[in-house]
Amino acid sequence: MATPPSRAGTKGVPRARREEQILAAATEEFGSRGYAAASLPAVAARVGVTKTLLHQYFGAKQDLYLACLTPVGDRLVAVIRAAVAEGAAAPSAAGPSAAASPAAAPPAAAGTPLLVLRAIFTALEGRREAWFLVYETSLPPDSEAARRAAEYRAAVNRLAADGTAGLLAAAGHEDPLDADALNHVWQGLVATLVRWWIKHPDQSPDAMARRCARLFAVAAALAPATAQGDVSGNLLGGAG
Amino acid sequence: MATPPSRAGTKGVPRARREEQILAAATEEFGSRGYAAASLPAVAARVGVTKTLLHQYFGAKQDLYLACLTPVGDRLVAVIRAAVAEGAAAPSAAGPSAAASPAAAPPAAAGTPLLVLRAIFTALEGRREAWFLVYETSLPPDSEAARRAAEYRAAVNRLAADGTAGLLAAAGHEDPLDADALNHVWQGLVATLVRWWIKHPDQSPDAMARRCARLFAVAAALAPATAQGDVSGNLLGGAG
DNA sequence: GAGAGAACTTACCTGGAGGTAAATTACCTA
DNA sequence: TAGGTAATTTACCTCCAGGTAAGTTCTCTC
Repeated sequence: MATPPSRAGTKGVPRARREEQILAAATEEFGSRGYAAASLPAVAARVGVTKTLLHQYFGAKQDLYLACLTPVGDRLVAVIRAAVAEGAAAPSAAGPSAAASPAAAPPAAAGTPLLVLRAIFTALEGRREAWFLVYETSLPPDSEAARRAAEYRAAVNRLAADGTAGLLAAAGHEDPLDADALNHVWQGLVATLVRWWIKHPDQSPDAMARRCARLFAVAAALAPATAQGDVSGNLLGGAG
Repeated sequence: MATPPSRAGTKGVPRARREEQILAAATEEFGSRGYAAASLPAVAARVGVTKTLLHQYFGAKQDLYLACLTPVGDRLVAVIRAAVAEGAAAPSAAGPSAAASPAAAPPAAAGTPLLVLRAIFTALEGRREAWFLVYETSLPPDSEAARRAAEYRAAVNRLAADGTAGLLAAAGHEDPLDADALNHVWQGLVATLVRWWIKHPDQSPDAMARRCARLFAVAAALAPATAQGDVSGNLLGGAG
């Protein structure tokens, strides 16, 4: 017992498996705490390993982040793209003749948002925090990770822009800032729903999708009463 | 020139004024970067002062955060409460007889959300990032700051819960999880709008409020077509 | 059963952030 | 014009995260 027994040496876990574990733990850590606040020692502790191993397998913190981001971003963009395509193929399965829809822009069907949400929830199941990797803002500005994240965001933006622009056009609005804001709101809504979902781990992707449909219906019941065209001026003017 | 001239000594700025400057800079830093990622040296640099001064005036990082949070939280809660009261006093100024509203819960009027948004934008003007101080999640768990932030959130929650619960009740839903989710979505929507607003500094609070009214109208035009009661099952089933 | 290579750690260095004690300078007043 | 006080800095400490070099142990094969 003169020499304190060193804990070094392999533990029988092959590299590929370890990398998966590390990626999973890091994705959760990055997604929940954000890039800046996430710490490699914490990730290592989750896996039951030393931070040195992370560096040997993935390089610097940025590189590990990129390794987490890539599969998630690819998956999400692909899945959203597919959902949008599906929505366009089957334009509003039930009740296509709504009240005020001049049908100016056929590409984005009415049911698409819910299809997209469902696709996102399904793709995210098991790694729900992963969504936030794409929308991380505290990445080192000149890093490859930041560039890739921006690319993914741009891709999602383009997909969403079609839908939101179509909506505005159908409603008779043309303000590009409105379009940008609506796009932003839509993506923020997704993030909010995912965040709620994380706080309710027992909810299945399907249950979430159904819940969203219900909430959409409630919003629909609310909206007509409150905001019709320029009624807004009336309501808002009341406060001086 | 043997002794390098020390830059110490007063600069003629009275303490009260300095404290205001520090509070403003810290609020912006905390709000935009988050508690964990925000750094005191960065705040000090903004003000043109040393971090030591921050410590002498406000104590530790947590204390400085609390000093930033308190006025903002008080203001926001008060302003939101007032807007809700105003909305309840004048239930839907124009068009009170909407389509499907059984008028079961009179407290929350239809125009209230926009009134609340307008109040928030107005209160936030000049310190837009301040909103996020209340919703910061990376605060040290056992700190006074975390406790106060949680209290503010709870207060806003209670105010919003009335409205969202009323909406769900009016729509015939009773699921408490739905209510919680809708509440969460509403507060997330506010955060998203504020974030968009920050990226567009030229937009006045009034312009934002009007924009929100327009977007609500668009959402209203969308929603009926996509989510009517249990049409959801149809739309969602399409993907398998 | 002895290398060889894969899996892993200990020990170390660096930098930056939080935080404190003591000194330094400018302003105000008697 | 001297001294007290307010405003501010310099110098320092500690801790922790990122990152690297070199070693240590296991396992697999010939």
